[in-house]
Amino acid sequence: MQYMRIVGRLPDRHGDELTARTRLRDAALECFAVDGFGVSVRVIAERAHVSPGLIRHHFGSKDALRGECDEHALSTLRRLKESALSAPAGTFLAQLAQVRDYSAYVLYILRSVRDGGPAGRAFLEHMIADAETYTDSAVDAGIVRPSRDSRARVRYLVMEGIGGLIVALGQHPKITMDNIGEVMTQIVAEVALPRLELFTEGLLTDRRMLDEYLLYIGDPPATA
Amino acid sequence: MQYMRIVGRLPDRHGDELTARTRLRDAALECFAVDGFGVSVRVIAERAHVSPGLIRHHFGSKDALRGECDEHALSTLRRLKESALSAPAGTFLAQLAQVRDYSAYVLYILRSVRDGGPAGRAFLEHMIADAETYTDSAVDAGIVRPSRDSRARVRYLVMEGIGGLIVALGQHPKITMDNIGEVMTQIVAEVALPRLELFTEGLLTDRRMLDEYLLYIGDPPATA
DNA sequence: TTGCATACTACACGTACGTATAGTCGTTGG
DNA sequence: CCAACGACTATACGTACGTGTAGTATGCAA
Repeated sequence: MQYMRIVGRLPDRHGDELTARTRLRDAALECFAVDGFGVSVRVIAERAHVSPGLIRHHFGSKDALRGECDEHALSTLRRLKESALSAPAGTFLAQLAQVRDYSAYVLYILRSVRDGGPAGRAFLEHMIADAETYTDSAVDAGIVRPSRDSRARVRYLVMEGIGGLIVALGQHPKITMDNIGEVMTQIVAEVALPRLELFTEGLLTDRRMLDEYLLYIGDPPATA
Repeated sequence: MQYMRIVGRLPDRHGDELTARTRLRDAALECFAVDGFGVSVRVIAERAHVSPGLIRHHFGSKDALRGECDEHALSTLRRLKESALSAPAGTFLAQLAQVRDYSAYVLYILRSVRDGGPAGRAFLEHMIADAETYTDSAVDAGIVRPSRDSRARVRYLVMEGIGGLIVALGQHPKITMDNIGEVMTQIVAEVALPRLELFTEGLLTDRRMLDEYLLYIGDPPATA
């Protein structure tokens, strides 16, 4: 393949959004998000309209490029959560996917969590910490019931919510940045009723199993 | 690498468990389960103590080998569920992982669901259908509350349960067939209290959100 | 005993990957 | 004006992969 050198541009426009380096990082983030981390550097370079060698020039290696994508996605997630009012993690990602500008980040984060490893853990911990403050204030406001172990509960809720999202997305034949919004909407719609039912009325008709378990483990860790 | 030809064996011991073909399939299943479907045929062959070419001879291609693993895992899952009393899908897999003979199958199934695609869908649908009969009888027995949409509920519960398991497993550094049992035990222990709490008491303090949603979608589909 | 099908290995082929290297072009500082 | 530097490309290198091919050994039927 032949690459057209773009002439006449300043080599280093730091304030600009169009440096080849940024384009490369954004292209990588999208490729990783949609095609997985096995995607080749040649495909990434092609999407950014540069030669594959430029990846090495700017980032040193494919792994380093992925590292920059991780950082960028995490800082973007942080920034978005600061500016927006908090919402439960899964719901938040689903909402975020509606905003076309952020589809790639949502997919990238879900991909990272799906594949496990340090990056996925970082995203998860961030979402859990975030949901924790949200849940705490909801408990204070009397909307959500207090838990015997609120940290364990929020971990459980986030991990199952994100996990369910990942599994549901994996069942859709071809997720792209164009259809991720509607697919997410559909998934959220499908779980809305069961989730609200479960959150409002529970699942079991009596307390026997819970009480037996509480007896079995001894006194629960406060916050009764 | 040099392979020792095993001489003096009958070429086709149909009743036997030690034909190279079966050994290859079992080795593939374990490799796929632990290392993912990207594992090379050379690694698989090495684990079965045969040459890589034998995979092509017996199965034709790597994809076909994976197909046989899918079939074998699904039929094994079916057989196990027939002989055992049913239990909710996630819990069932966690229990099954304790039995060392079946660790590979559990990992393989979770891996398939994680990676999406037809095989993962097949496993999922099987577990959902199974959980459905279990839930129905639990409702009849008065243990579980009826739902406004019991099919949607069981899909929701299975997909979130399996998804949560996948995400939790992904956070553990190195899952092998040796430690999968204890890791599963730990995960199940961590979610036990939050899950029982949620299933028994729900999460929300009042019915407002649910009632608003029911009003919003119009009459719920029977089974009120 | 001969001949053939089967199980199996050794080796080669083509491809795709990440990366390394050499070189070109354009800008900039002195 | 020129030397040095950074951005960028072209191309080559080494490796690992799935697969194809040729060949050998073995059991069995005729």
